[in-house]
Amino acid sequence: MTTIKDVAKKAGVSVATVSRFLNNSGYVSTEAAQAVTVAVEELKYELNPIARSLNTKKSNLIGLILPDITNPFFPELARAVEDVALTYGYTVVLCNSDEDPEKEKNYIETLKKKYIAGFIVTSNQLDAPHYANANVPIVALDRTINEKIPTVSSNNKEGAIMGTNALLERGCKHILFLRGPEKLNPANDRYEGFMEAIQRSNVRYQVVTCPFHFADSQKIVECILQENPLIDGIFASSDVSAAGALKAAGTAGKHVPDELQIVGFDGVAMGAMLSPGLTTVAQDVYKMGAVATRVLIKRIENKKIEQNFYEVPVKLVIRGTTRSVVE
Amino acid sequence: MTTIKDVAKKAGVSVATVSRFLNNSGYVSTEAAQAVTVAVEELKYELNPIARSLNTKKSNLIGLILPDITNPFFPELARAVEDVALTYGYTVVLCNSDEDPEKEKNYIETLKKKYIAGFIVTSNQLDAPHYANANVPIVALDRTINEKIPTVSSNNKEGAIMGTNALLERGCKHILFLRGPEKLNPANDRYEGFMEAIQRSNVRYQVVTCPFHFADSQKIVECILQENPLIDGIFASSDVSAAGALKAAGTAGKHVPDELQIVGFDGVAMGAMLSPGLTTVAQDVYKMGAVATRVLIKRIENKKIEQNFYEVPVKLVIRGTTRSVVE
DNA sequence: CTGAAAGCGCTTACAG
DNA sequence: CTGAAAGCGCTTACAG
Repeated sequence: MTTIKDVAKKAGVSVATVSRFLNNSGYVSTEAAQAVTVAVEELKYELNPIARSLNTKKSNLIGLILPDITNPFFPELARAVEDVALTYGYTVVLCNSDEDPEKEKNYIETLKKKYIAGFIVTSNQLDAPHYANANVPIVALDRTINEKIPTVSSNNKEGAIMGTNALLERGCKHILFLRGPEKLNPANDRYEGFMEAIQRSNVRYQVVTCPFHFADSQKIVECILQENPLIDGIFASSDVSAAGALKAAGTAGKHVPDELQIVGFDGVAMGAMLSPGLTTVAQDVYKMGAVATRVLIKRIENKKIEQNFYEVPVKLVIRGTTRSVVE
Repeated sequence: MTTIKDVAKKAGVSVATVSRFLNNSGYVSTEAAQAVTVAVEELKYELNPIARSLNTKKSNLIGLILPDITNPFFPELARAVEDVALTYGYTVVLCNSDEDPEKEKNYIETLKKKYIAGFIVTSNQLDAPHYANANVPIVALDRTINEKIPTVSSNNKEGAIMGTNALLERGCKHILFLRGPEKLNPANDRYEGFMEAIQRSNVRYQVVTCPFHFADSQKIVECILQENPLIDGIFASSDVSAAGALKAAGTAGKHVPDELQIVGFDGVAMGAMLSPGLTTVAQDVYKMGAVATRVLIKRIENKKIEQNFYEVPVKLVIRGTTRSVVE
């Protein structure tokens, strides 16, 4: 392994000069710079990041803390984070927290020992004070930890209004809203949006809380459909729930979209694979991840960030679980 | 930050002794050990892994190189890797390669500079010699790099035989096999299995190569179904392709499973969400990841590993795209 | 069984 | 503009 010492010797300067040149810190004469450049080139020298970290107490590792990469929402997020991290020379450490504050804390602690540069955190159970005091740059997704920590999320409320209106415009007269877990911020925002839109109409509706879980959603919807044959529209707070609803419609013998229209939320790839294809309010998950990462890197590099709250717009994707708009 | 020096001072011994004790290397008297234990406890000392790495040229980072975490096959794999890595005190760095050998090399090089402990590699375009010479522990998934590098994969051929037989036993008389990309080892193994099973029967069949891509598969199957109305069974080499086939069956007006039966391969969660639920040859992806990680850690820790090839059994999951067995 | 010392490969005041 | 030197927090021969 060739070290900074080798470079210094070859260039005929001191290691301090080489270091200064490499880090673009302090003055280096043109000749010295030239000599170092040549030496680096010839020796194919590459700086040892570990040795650097030990001094600077910084690394180029970014921790991505999420509940479970297995949840279809997260892979794309992770992908975005990694893509932009790579662009800026950072590497990402994957941390599945299972929403367990202990696991989160553990990760934060172990990674801080490695001088992690910062964290992107997606979680709903997160131990807010712990993060607030972590003393390391953080960006939160979908949940505000405090005013000082930048947050990026979808405009969930807007999206829910769009989704509700989609059903309304298509003639639904009795809408079932599948509300997500009440401790999830985004789920609550979606609920708010639904309520706002539905109450502006004079359409009947009912709300049931339902986990973001396929089989559970299916069961719940099956029951409700049996009790309420009049339901002709379902707005699910997630695509997975919507998939459960669609399956339930099948077993209940309700034709989709003729007798029952369904709208999901998320925009996960699976939606297109269903039959009929799932109409959904699609989040731009990739963009969320990308924005979060850029903001984090700005914080890491002590650059000013314009705002502390970033909202990524959501988009209605019309597929086969809804009919055409009623004029 | 409390350092080993602080501990040494408090315990009244030298840093060398503390280090020896902490690493369980070399002799340490019972008294010294006792004193160090107390000091560590009182100071809440935690070893600095970066400083250690600089000396030992080792870290507890594991690199997970995969084509794209967004592909539904990989999140579960990543999850497994992270779970067992955590158990053994390792942390995982996520690397999306897009099957690009350059990106792979880059990751290997940058992570080696960080003294990465080892790699788990899933890729099909991988630059075999580069890996073979990487001079760092590696475990490969689904592809043999060379005899010295341990490999774990599903028993794809067996699985394909099972899948084919499932269709045969259920009375299919004309089977379409959706073969995967020819440069993918697992896809070829599945093809082999199909051929072996189908040729033992006297059933008609045809094979078409088809990417592991939903919309493409749908299109291809739509065409073929039109040309060959006699096809009454489809065995797809992946669940995504199977989903495409199922969709195609819908647009072609073929009832599944009455007129057309479909079997997929992979066992991805999405399969259960389709209507009807997808019958499939399920891989135990989590197990593959777990096995790979354990083997890697053994290699890292210079423990003997029993074998260089691990095959994880596959399992037939019967759902709604197939009928009951013909007696 | 133990400690002084060198070394891992860098960065950073400091003096010049 | 530059270099000698101390230091980041550990590990590891080596001598005792």
